[in-house]
Amino acid sequence: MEVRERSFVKAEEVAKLAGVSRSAVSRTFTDGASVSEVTRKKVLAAAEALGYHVNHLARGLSHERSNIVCLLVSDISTPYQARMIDIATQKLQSIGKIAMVINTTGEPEGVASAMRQTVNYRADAVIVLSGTPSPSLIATCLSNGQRVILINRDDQLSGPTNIVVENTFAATEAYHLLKRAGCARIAVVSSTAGTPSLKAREVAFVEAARQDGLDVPVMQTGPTGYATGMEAARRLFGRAVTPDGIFCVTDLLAMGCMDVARNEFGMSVPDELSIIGFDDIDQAAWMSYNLTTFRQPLDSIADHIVRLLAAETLPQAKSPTKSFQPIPVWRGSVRPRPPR
Amino acid sequence: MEVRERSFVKAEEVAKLAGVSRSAVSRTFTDGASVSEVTRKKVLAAAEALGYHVNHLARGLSHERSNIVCLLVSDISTPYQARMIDIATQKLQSIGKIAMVINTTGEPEGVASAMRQTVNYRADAVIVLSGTPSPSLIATCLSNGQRVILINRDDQLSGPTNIVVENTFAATEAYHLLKRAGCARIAVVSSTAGTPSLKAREVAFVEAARQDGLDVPVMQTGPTGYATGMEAARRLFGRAVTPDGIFCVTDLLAMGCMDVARNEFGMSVPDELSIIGFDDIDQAAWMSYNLTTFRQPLDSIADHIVRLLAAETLPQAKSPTKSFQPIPVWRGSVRPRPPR
DNA sequence: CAATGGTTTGCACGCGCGTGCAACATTGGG
DNA sequence: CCCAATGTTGCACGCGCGTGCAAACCATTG
Repeated sequence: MEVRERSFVKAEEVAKLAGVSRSAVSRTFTDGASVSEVTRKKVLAAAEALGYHVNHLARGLSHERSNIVCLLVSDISTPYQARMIDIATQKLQSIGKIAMVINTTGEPEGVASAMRQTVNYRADAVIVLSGTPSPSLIATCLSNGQRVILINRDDQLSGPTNIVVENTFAATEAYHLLKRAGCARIAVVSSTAGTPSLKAREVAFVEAARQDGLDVPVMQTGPTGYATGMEAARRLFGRAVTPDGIFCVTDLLAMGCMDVARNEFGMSVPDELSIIGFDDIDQAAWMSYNLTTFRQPLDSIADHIVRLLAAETLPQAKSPTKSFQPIPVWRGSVRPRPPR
Repeated sequence: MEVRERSFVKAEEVAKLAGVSRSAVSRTFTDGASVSEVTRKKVLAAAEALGYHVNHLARGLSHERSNIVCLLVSDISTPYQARMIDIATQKLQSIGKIAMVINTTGEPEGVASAMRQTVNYRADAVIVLSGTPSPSLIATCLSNGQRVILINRDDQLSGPTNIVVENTFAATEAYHLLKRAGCARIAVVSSTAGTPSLKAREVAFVEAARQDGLDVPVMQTGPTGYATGMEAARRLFGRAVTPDGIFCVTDLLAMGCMDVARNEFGMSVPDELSIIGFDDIDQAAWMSYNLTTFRQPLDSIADHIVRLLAAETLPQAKSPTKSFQPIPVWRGSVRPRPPR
């Protein structure tokens, strides 16, 4: 391969080497274009020799699709988010799209500037996994012909496509699970993050308990994570009456909670304490936790997204919000039967 | 904001609304261009009203920088990789770059096609976190003016920039740690993945033991992950003589190992068994594991990368490989003193 | 008022590519 | 041998934007 001086090879150079017009080169790399087999071979050979690669940026300039999809996400190192990105990137690639990941973590107004970036790069679609963009920003994206997909942002805006898991159903189910296990002193561990999805789980659980005539304390002492779960446990078990059943709105919270309950307060799970989490992250299946939880069907969700994006015409007429059923995963952190 | 019909706003429309030339609009959004304050205001107002956003794709077409950086990575949901992506995306954004994540997981020849995508999108740089691209592919990228940065791919190719942590040093250190703890029957748990970095840790540890006159068995029963660690422990503790010290080339392996040793074989850590991991993923600090391990200075690494990319002129004269020192993290999975 | 220097503006071109259109080559049938 | 039909090729234009260049404008000074 010829060594060139710090610059990408353009179609014109390939054309010159192959002894054809630039159009011929362009057509060779365009599906369904009319090129004879001989020139095609010549072009491919020349392209290979020069190390030519079609400039997708320039191609997207006239063609209305950039094949770029933006993922807006924060706390990427979180197991749940990481898994989401893993699946999303794979599925997107399988339909010829490519993922731009915009980390909305640190900076103030991170989501807003991220949304602007998506427009700057003419992304075909933007998938929001974290944060809540303002309606006006969403409107901008939509009016520019982008698809906007909100995942687990339960705000149910009418413009974009909403994808949610049925938190209310799952949280209600969780309550009855604990109740059937014979738990009498039940608590909820949530976070101060105020993510709509987590909030929904929290209030649904409390509501289910209330309807059952039980008043359930809610513990929220920090952001969504292991450390907050620890802190919650310390407060819960530092009281006079200690819980025998806990619903955590996130697996990470549950694990922090469980570790402190066991190691600092000598509780045994599930004999003295039943715990339920949410998300079914990898660690939930680890021996030390063996956590009963609810799995979000991320595969199905990703499949659905991909199907949405693959469809050329956007079916805006259809209901803009699609909901998925969380799958209960029975493990060992909930007592099988009530104690005698 | 005016509602438009599924298409991005272009500078010309802004110009018309603002009553200026398109150049004025362009200059308004270009740093260091000469525009009077009044036209600037007019343009900004019009842009705001129309929802105009500069097309970075078109901009990058003539300007030699696309500000796109590709991250090649597999197994994104792994804590280590996730953290790497988290930090990388943040730091890249802080210098005005944007990250394209290419998941090289599934598909055969994934790395090769990923490298090609990199060129297709005219990425300024490509950062390889997983897999080992062929030298010819790397050469293609380099000759196109892209920067290629290989992380922990210890192949030490001469073209691209190599970033490594000193695995040999750390593994040797790990051996002496176990030795000082009084461990006499030491084993290594590795994986069948054959990643250069992991292999380096493995052989360095074995070599350190050999020089100390100790023959150390190496267990590799599957890919790098928790389950493989479990399997390794089952085999190690199913033997007649069982280890009292284990070095795992990855935290995940260590955790699987520890869980099985404790729960299936009743070993107590660190009294009967000392374990050392590598990476210092979040979970290593969790109470259930409290794992002694080596932290990769991901922050420093990312800073270094960012500095490389920010420098306009690439200092190819300098040594193309930069190495970082892993930081020992002392926790509770290694016995503090040898038993009497 | 004229001359001068500095600032701002518009024009026009190029970035790399896809594609409509017309010219061209090829082939088969009459 | 001629004509039509089919297939292929090249030209030229446009995609949205940045920028060099020269014209136009403005303020300041002599």
